[in-house]
Amino acid sequence: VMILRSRFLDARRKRRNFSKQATEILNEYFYSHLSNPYPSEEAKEELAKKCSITVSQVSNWFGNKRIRYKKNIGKFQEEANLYAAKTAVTAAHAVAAAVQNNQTNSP
Amino acid sequence: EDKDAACPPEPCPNASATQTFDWMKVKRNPPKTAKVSEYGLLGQPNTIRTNFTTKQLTELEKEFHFNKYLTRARRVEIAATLELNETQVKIWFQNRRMKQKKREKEGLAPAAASRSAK
DNA sequence: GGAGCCGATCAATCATAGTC
DNA sequence: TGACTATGATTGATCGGCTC
Repeated sequence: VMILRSRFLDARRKRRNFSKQATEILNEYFYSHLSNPYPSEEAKEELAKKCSITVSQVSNWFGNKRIRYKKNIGKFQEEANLYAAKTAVTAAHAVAAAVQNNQTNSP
Repeated sequence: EDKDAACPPEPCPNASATQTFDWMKVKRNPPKTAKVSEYGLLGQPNTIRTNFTTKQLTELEKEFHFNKYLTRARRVEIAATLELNETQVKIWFQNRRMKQKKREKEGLAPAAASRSAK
């Protein structure tokens, strides 16, 4: 069991969670693009700026989010609905939202 | 439109509001780091991620600082010395180059911000 | 007709921060 | 306080695209 735990000097120590608003922004993007949550390089840069984090961190966040989401979709259902209600982006969803809006306002 | 409020029977996979998109179904093929070199007895493709030892990483790192790119000959040599596949050595160098690039990119951008301070 | 490279990504794991 | 979970980072290896 000479498995050298050389990892004890990893740089991944001392990590800090992103701010609440940063996570909010990332989640909004993720769930409003749930059909294809793969932001372009430009989109990542924009998100990075908004969140005050690096582009790599944005990439890490999406990478982790995608994997963990599909690993256990059920666990994220609540979160998904929360953000889905908060934002609608795709044309299809925009239309659907408009329809719902009309329904509530037409006798 | 999207309201399938009723579907009691059937374990319909289409849950509620969110559906299952293609990216959620993506599955990677297991690593082909097969060690079938010797005997085809077990022939188990070793479907697990290799853990490089400190010694191996140290040597690879040393070589990388000497040369960012490997020649075929050097690769064979290193692979033999470290008991790794040529592919593993090749991949390690590719990943190492990308890592280097990432570091340079992130190591300069933040510096620019503090430059205007003085 | 491939082989190696690049860029992005996956997937497993690590190590820590946050929660109870 | 010590588990237990959530989360950011690392990394060997894959996928698709490109060059030669």
